[in-house]
Amino acid sequence: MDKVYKTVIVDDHPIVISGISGLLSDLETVEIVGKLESGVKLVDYIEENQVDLILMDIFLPVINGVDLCKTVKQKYPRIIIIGMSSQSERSLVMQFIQNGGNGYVLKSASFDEFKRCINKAIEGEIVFSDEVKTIISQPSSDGLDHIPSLSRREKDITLLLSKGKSTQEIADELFLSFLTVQTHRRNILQKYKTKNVAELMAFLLKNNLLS
Amino acid sequence: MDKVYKTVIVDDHPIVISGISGLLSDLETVEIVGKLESGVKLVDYIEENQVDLILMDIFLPVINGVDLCKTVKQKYPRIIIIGMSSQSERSLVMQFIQNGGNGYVLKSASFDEFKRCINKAIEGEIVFSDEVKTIISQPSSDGLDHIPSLSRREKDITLLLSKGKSTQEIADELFLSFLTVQTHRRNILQKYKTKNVAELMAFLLKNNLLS
DNA sequence: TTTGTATTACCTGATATCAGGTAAAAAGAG
DNA sequence: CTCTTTTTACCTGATATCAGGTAATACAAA
Repeated sequence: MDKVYKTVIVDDHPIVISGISGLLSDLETVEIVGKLESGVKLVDYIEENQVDLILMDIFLPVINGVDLCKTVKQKYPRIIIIGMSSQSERSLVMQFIQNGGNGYVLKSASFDEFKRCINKAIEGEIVFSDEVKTIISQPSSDGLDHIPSLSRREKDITLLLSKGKSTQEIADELFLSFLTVQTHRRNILQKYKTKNVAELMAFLLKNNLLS
Repeated sequence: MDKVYKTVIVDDHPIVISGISGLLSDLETVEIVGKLESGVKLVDYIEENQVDLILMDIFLPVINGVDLCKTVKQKYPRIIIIGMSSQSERSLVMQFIQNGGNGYVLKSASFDEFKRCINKAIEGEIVFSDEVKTIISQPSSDGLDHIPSLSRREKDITLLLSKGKSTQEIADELFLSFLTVQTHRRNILQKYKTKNVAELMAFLLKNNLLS
C-alpha cells in the first residue's frame, strides 16, 4: 500500500531543483530518482527508467511544459505530472490540465502547500495550489478555455509583428503578397479573440506563445 | 580579514529561498540572517538589522527589483546587492547595475557559478553569471542602454493599450481628449524607439514594465 | 524662482489596420 | 485517396494609427 513513488524533477534552474529536493526529502512516499534540466532529457530518461511522478517547470527552454506533458502522457498515461511556474495565466493552467496534467502549483506556494499537493496528486486527485485556485476560479476574461496554437506561418508573422514590422514589410520579408499577410493577421487576431496587435502581443507574451 | 557577511535572501518563492540557503551554507564567508519574500519586508528589515549582502529576485510583487535596489543603495550604499532572475533582457541587467547593483546572476546558473559570483562580489567586483555575460556583451539591439521609465499617465495608457483599447476608447475611459491620448501614445513610442504598439507591447512585457 | 518634466490639447495628411467577404492551391492526416 | 487544415491570394470600405508640427497649464525639483 505504501508505495514509494519514483520521482523526477524537471527544471532549468539548479537552485529550484535543490529547493524541491529538500522539500521532498521530508516525504516518505516519494523518492527522487532524477533531476533534469530539460524536456529532451526527460523524454530520454523515462524511456529507460521507471518513473511514477514528475514535477516539471512549465517554462522550459526548447520544449514548453504543456507540450512536454502531452508527449509524456501519450506514451505513459499512468505517470502523474504536476506543473509548476512562477506566475501563471488561467488559460495556461487550463491547457496544462487538458493535456493530461494532474496538478499545477505556483512556485510561490509554501512548503506545506507543496507537500499537500503532491500527496493529493498521488492519491489520484487533480490538485492546485491556493493561488492557482484563485486564478482558475474566476471566470475566463478572454473567453478562451483552451489556447489555440499557431501554425508555422502564423508564428513567423507574429514574430515579425513583435518586432514592429508592418504588413508590407512582413510581406516583403517572407516573399508573400501583402494581401496574404493581411489574411494571416486577421486569422491570428480571430484565433485569440483579440481586437488588435497590441492586445495580441500582450496575450501571446503572457502565455509564452512567442519567442 | 575573514569577515562573515550577514546575508539576506529576498524571493517570493519559498523553494528558491530554500535552494539558495542550501547553497550558501557551503560558504564560510556568508551567514544567512534573513529570508524575506517581499521588498517591503526587506526595507523594514535593514532598518533594524545589520546587513552586508543581499541576494534578490528582480521580479517581485509590488516593488520590482530595480527600484528596490535603488532605494536600498541610496540609504545603505555599502550593502552589496546581487540580482537574480529566470530569464533576462540586456537592458534590465544594465538598469539594475546602473541603480547600484553589484552583480546579476541567472537562476539557471550552476551552483559553482553562483558561489563564484557571490565570492567575487564580496571582494568588491561587479559580477555576472556566464549567461548574463553573453547577454550584455552583445551590442544592444534596441539602442537603449538605460530604460526610460513611464510616467503615471503613460502607464495608465499602456495598460489600456495592452487590453486592446483604441485611442478613442482610452480617451473616454480616462476622460481625456482623443488628441491628448494621441500625444501620449506618440511620446511612449518615441521613448522606447518603437515603431508601433505591437513592438511597444513586446518591449514592455519583455522588460516587465507592464502590469 | 527658474528650469524641466508632465499633462493637457489642437491640426493635418499619409499610411496602416481591421472587418466583411470569397476562393484556389498545397500540404498533411487518416 | 479523401478530408481537413494551412497557406496562399484578391477586393472594398470604414476606421485607426503614425509622424510632423505647436503650445498652454501644472507641478516638482534645483
